[in-house]
Amino acid sequence: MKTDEMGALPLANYTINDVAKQAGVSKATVSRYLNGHFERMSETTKARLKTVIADMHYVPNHNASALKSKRTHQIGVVVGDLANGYAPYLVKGIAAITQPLGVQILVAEGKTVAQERDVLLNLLSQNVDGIILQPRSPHAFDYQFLQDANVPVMLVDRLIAPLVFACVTSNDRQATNILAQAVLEKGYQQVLVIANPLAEASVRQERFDAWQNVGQKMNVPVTLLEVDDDEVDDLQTWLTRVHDQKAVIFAANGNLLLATLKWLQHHHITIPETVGLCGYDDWHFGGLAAPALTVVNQDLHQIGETVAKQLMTLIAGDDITICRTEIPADIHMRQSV
Amino acid sequence: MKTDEMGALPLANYTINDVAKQAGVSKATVSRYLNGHFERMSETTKARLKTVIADMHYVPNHNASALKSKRTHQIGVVVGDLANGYAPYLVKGIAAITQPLGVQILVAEGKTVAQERDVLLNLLSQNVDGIILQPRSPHAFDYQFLQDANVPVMLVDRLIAPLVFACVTSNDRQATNILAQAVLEKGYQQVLVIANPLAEASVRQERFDAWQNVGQKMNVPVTLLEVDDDEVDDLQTWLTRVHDQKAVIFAANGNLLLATLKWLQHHHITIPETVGLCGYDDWHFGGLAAPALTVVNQDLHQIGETVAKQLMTLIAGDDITICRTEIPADIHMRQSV
DNA sequence: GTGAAAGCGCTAACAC
DNA sequence: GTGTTAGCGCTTTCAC
Repeated sequence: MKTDEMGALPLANYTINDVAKQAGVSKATVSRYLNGHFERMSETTKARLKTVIADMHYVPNHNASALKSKRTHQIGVVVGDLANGYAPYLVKGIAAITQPLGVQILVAEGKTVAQERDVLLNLLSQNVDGIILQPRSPHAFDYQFLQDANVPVMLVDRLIAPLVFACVTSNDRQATNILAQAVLEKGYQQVLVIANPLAEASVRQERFDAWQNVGQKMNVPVTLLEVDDDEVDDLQTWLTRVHDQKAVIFAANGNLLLATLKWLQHHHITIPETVGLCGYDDWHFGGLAAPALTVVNQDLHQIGETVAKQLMTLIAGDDITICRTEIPADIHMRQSV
Repeated sequence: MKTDEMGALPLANYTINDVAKQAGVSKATVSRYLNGHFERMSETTKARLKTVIADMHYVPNHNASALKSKRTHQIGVVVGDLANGYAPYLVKGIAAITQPLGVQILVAEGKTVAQERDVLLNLLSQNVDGIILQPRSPHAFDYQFLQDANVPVMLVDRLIAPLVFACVTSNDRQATNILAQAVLEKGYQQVLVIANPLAEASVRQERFDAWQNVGQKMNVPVTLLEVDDDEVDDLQTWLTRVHDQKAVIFAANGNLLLATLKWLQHHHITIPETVGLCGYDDWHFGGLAAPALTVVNQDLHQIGETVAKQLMTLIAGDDITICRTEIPADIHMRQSV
C-alpha cells in the first residue's frame, strides 16, 4: 500500500490490515476499536487508532463485515408507489429513526404482487437486516417466503390475514367514524364512497364499514363505487341518480380524492353546493383547494417513526407482540362539505 | 445441510457449495452459471443447475459476491429533503431505470452540508456502485472526497463549480424566461422573486437572472426577496410598497410557492386581482388551487430516468462528457396571473 | 467444459 | 489488553 506524504489522500482501498500495520497492532484490535469494544483496551491504543484511522481516511468495508457478522445495517422499505403522496412522508419518518443509527434504507416499489415479490427476494439476497412493507396482498400466504427467510418484517398501512407480522397503521375505523358523523350531521341524504377494490386491503374495508355504520345509524344510504385505476368517470351515474338530494362523496384515499376533485372541477360541478366532498390524505394541500377540503389526515411521519422503531427492536433481537399499532389521524373540517 | 422432501423450503442459508454438491459440479461452475458465463458450459449442466437452484430456492449472498467482485448493485441517492415534492418523482424516475436492472437504491437525506457528507461517507463505505446527488453545496471542493473515492457520481437539480461531475437539471433559464415573458405581457408593473439564498445554488440564480433580463427588456423592476426557511412574512413590506401597481410574485420553488399561496390566502389577498402569483413546481396540484396556478413544471420523472441512465453508463465503465443535460420543463399558464 | 485453490476484508473465538 | 487464526460465501485465474 502506498504511503502518502501529500496531504489529503484518497479515501481508498485501505484495509484493516493497513491500519493495523500503521498503528503497530493486530487487526483484531482494530476491529475491536471499530466496533466499539473498548472494554479492556488501553487508552493509548485507543488514542493511537483514532489518529491513525483519521490520518489514513480509512473507511471500513461494509461488505466484508456484513459477510462475517451477518449484519448489513441496511433495511428494505417496499411501498406500492413511490410517487404516491404516502411514500415520501413515510420514508422520511423512517429515515428520522434509522439515519442517526447509521442504518441505510433501500427503497423499492412493488406495483404488483409479482413485482413486490421480486423486489423482496432481491432485498433478501442483499441480506437486509429487516424489511418494512406496505403489502400489496392481504393474504399471509403470499408472504410465506418472508417468514421462512426468518428476517424481521414490519407491515405498514395495510394488514395481512392472519396477522403474522406486526403492523402500524392509522386509526382508520375510528377516524373515519368521526369524520362520517360530523359530515352527516350537516344533513346529507346520500353518500358515495369511492375506493379501490375493498378486498385488496382491509383498511379500505374499515373506512367503508365506518361509513356504513354511521349511515345506518343516521338513516342515510351509503353507496360504494369501487374503481381500479383512479378513473372516477362512473360517478356520473350516481350523481344523476341523486341529483335532487343533498349528497356527499368520500374518497377513500389521497389519489382518489384528487381524481375526484379534478373530475368535479372539470365538469363544473360546484362543491359543496351541488355535491359535498371529503376524503383521506390531502398531503398538505387540501387547504389550498377551492374549496378547502374536509379530510382525514394520517400522521405519516409518526407512522414511519413508529414502524422503524419497532423494526429496530426486532432487529435487536427483542420480541414485540404481533399486533396492530394505530397512530391517531387528524381530522380537518373545512369548506368542502 | 438438510435435505427437503416437503415442498416449499426455507429460502435459507444454502450456499453455493450446497448447490454445487447437490448438482454434482464444482462451485466454480455454479458461479459461472449465476453470472451468466455460459460461453462453454454444456447444455446439460446448465439445465441441471437451473432445476437444482430452483428446487433449493437458493439465493446467492450479495455481500459475498460484492466483497469479491467489487460490485454491489446498489446506488446511493442523496436528496436535500425526502418529503419535498421534488424527491418522490425523482426517485421514481430513477427506480424506473434501476429496478429492472436489479440495482437497488439507497436513499438518504442530506439536510445540511455536514449531514450530507456523513451520509455520503456512509454510502461509500457500503461500496455503492455509484451515487446520484442533489448537492447542498455549490462548491466542488466540498466534494473532493467523492472525487478521491473514485466512484461514479451524477448530480441532479443543482450544479457545482467547477463542474467536476455530470449533471441533469431542467432548462431553468429558458423555461423561466418564457414564463416571465408571458407573465409580463399581461401588463405587470412590479415583480417580486421569492427564492432561497441564491448563492447556495446556481439554478436559483438562473431563475432570478431570467426575470431580471426579461424585466429589463420590458422595463419592469424586479425585486428579490431571499428567505431562508419558507417563511414569507417579509413580502408584506413589498406588497405595501407596490400596492398601487399591478404586481406579480414569482416563487422560485414549489415549497415557496405553497408557502406564498398559503400566506396570501391567510391574509385574504386576492389572486390575481390584488397580486399575481406564479412559480416553479406545483407537483400536480397547482391546477386545483384557487385560482389555478401558473407555473413551470419540471419533468422530474424524466430527470430521474436520465440521471439514472447516465449513472449506469458511468458504472459500466464508459465515459460520458462532464456536462449539464437539460430536460425541458412544461409551462402551464393558468389563472393566477 | 470443468475443477482446485487462493483470496476479497472483515469478525470472533480462543489463546496468551 | 492484545494477537493468532479460522473462516463468512463468493469470484476468478490457472490447470487439466
